[in-house]
Amino acid sequence: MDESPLTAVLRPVRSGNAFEETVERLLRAVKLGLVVEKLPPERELAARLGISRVTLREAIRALAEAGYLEVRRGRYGGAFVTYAPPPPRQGDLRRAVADMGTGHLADALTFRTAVECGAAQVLATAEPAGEWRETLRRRLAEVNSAGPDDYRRLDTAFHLSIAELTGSPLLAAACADARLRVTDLLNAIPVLQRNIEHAAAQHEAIVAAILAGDPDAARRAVTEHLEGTAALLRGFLA
Amino acid sequence: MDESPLTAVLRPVRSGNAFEETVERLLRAVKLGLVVEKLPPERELAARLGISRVTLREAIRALAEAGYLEVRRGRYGGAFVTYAPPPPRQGDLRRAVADMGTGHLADALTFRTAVECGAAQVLATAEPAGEWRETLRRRLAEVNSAGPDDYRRLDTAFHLSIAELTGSPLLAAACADARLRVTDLLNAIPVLQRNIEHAAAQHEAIVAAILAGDPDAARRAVTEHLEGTAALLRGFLA
DNA sequence: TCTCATTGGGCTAGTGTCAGACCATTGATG
DNA sequence: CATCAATGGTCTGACACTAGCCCAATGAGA
Repeated sequence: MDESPLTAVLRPVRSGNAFEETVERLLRAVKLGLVVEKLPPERELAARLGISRVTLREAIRALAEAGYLEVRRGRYGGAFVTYAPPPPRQGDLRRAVADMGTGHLADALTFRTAVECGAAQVLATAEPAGEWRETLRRRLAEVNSAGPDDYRRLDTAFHLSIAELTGSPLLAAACADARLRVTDLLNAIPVLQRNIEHAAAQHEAIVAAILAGDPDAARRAVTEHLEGTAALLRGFLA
Repeated sequence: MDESPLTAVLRPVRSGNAFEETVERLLRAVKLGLVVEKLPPERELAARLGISRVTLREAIRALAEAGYLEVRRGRYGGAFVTYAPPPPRQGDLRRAVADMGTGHLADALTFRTAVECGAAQVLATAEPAGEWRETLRRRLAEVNSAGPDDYRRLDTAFHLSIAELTGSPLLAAACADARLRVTDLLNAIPVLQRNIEHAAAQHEAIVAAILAGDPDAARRAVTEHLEGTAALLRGFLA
């Protein structure tokens, strides 16, 4: 165990290759279902991602060749999503875990617990002003009324909304990052009706605690929920 | 308020210029007192930061010209820190806040609260195995026995230790990032003996809750502590 | 059927960054 | 005093990335 705070500061400055990083981002946005129909125009997307259009186009081309996107020219054209999450098969999870390495798995789960609990706690102590309470209720209703097909997508939206609604872009980015790191794992386990119902009750508890302004209860509810997911993962790995 | 989770995913891929980012990192490592005597050798440091030696050298040269470092050649040479935190003056804080913008200030404080609370909570539920309990106690003792000169440095080390000891590099990096974002602000307010004593009691409470394995108490203790800092900032701004 | 705003496709010149090799300097040590 | 390991200083060729520009295709609407 490294105990020096220096290592956390003198860590890599850049995530690496801009092209690969872009591919990763776009792929995960697609797999998360955050991009349903088509990507924003290249010029706008490049600006949002802080890269040049050339680099973005390379990434899009790679994803098109891999079958995730279909690019059409002309007005009303764009990069259309051609991807439906395949039904998870036996062995997918082990492969996903092997891809990321067990050390990183624990890291990602710990990180996710910390930032999502932090976000829920912050939101629970936020001023009730604004419309965030309505938004939160709406997202909860959406995920709770979702069928197995839409479930992952709306579940993601719900979780990320909690962070977004705190109004802190940094926190939202951290939660998005945490979620992205476990996406492949979640996609590799089947969505069972039983689990959906179980999760729905926990989502209710989270929202109730946040709306009641009880940060401790919110923290516990999120912890319990994420612990359930982690247990599910461990179960499929056992 | 932006409610779409997409914005958190389609955010900039790279923090920007590698050179500027490196300057920022090194400068903050110095200001935090994490680098006391001299920087690691260029070759090692470049590897750690994931950049080329050329880029690193440009950053070091910039900091040397700004008076933060003094570079000496030959064996036993290196980039030596020549910087003592100047006593804060009236107006420094306002300037620091103006530099970062008030929106970013709220963002940074929220982010810091979330991740540090998350880290404390995680550590409170961690297995008591290993030596992390001893390390935590040691860091607490160090910061509590610190004089005004060493206080900021050891306080930083204490806070970052909590995240480090969770064993999650991602979480440690997030906490380090959060701390870095408020460093300039903290350095701009004077260190009063009263505040040190007040903070010491809160540090004790945080450690006690963590060692007792009580995540709720740990969360509350960290919240209270950080809220105290935020209040101090607001006080100096009023 | 024609127009044209919007979008992807492609090019170029210039800059940032890298990897690796080699040189220059220093000072502890024999 | 001579050695030499460790460290900063410098150079070069290559590649990644960018900004900006113009072209090509498309299809909704006049």
